[in-house]
Amino acid sequence: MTEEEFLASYDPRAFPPVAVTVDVVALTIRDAALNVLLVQRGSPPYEGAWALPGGFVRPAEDLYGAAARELAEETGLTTLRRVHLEQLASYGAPDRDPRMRVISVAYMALAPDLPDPASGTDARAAAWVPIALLGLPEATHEEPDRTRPARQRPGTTRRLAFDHTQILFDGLERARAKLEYSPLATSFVGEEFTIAELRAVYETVWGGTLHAGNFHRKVLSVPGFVESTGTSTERGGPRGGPRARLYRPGDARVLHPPLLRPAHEESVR
Amino acid sequence: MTEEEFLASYDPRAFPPVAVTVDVVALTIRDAALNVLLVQRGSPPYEGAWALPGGFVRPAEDLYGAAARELAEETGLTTLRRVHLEQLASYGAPDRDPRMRVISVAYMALAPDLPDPASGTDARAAAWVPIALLGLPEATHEEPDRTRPARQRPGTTRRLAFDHTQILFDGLERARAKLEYSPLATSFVGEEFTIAELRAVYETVWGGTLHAGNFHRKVLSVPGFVESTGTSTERGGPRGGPRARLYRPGDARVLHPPLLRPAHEESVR
DNA sequence: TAAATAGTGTCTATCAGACACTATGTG
DNA sequence: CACATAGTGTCTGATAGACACTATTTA
Repeated sequence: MTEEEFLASYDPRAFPPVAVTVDVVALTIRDAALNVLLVQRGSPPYEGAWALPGGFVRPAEDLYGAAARELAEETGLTTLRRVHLEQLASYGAPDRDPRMRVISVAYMALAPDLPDPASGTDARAAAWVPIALLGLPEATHEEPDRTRPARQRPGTTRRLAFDHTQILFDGLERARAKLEYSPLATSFVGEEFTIAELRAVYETVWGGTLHAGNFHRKVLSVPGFVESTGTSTERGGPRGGPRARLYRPGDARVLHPPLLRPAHEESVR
Repeated sequence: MTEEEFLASYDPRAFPPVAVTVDVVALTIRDAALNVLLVQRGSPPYEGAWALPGGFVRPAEDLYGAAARELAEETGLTTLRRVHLEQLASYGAPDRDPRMRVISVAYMALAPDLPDPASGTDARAAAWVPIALLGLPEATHEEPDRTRPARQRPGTTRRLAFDHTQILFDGLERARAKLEYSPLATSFVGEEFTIAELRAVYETVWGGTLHAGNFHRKVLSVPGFVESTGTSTERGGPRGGPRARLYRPGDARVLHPPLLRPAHEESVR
């Protein structure tokens, strides 16, 4: 029997059962800190442990729809307008779930400051958690190495259920990278925003501070990044300063030229 | 019954069966053209149609391993050394496979010029196919929009089985983008290569021509991109010219600064 | 010899980042 | 008033790209 004959005769229904889930790395900025939406598991395995919100993909539901549904359920939002949701990666180590074979398709969500999640009437809790509390490895300025299975990668702690620490890490790195060449920073702020608010997003997600004057000029010089509303804030800053002009997201989907993260020469190799 | 109680009681084993497959977008350069590995289907659905190589993920096999196995089976290679293989994205529209619910985890492989695939003894054919023959949409200089299901995106033809045209398109765009900021171009050439060979990779994948002198200086100025072997080619070019120095891949995993594609201002929005 | 190519030198327009400064607001 | 911030001007070092040129090899 050749390999091909074997495959042709392979009946997927005869497989041991496989389940497909979606897990969502939902990020928002609260109190000048990057937060991730976590839920506390109410049943084994990992009972009591915190995990990313997620669940099984239902029949006749596509992957994006499943992620959007899970996110809406946990945040209590009925509409996900102004929430950016994109596929991140899939995770399928054979033993990542002790119950059975589970392949998880992870999504990343970026949202403006949302209310506390409605933890509902059942035992599970849900909360926005500052990522600094999770003790993740530092930002690498590199994309995740997706050539090898996740569990063989170094530097990962395991504080969340399943392999969710790894998924969260990958989501954070994706968010940090996408701020460079996409206008996604506007997903973290309101419908109208000042350049200083946008700068605060970059500083929070990347860590560190950016030069206010240069950032201002740079943002306005990228075609289609932001678009003036013609209005200004009602008041100046809480500690003084002129009133700032307000902007809306522009129509660019890619930033040219990009806003590159400050020097990271040493982290390159 | 609340949503949460419903979920908690949900037994995944009671689901309609779900299958998980891997599909591989394997790219190589042959005769100065970008080629993709395709197989001709020998059984319904889409019998006789061309498709990406792929198959079901087996028990106790991780996703990367499944992709590597499928690639090795189709190329007839026992070792995948010098082949770059990374996860691309997952595709799960409910009706993407008429037989049953199938979620596919796609991988992208980049390889130096490989021999013709061993199409084996059975009915299926396998071949390297120049992508220019497939009539795909033009390069967009944008990353694929992963926020929405694939089939809602415009500009996709449907020449391959299932949604494989979309997967191929996404793989091509990933490859084009990664040449900018990663040293993956070296995956397309031999263990030792000249700068001109590397330039040919960029020109083939991106389309168009690059300035030879500036490209040469730029490549050598990126730390860790290439590393001199100290040797040169045995002969000059077929139509004259001095012998070229030979290089190996360096130890950089990210290119700083990146090699950006020539001006694409108009395609930004 | 003629032609092609590897590799280097040089000039210029552009840009990122540092620094400075003014205007406008708060307490 | 003291101080903070929005927004702009300006300078400098680095760089991408255009162009030119030399050296080397093949037919």
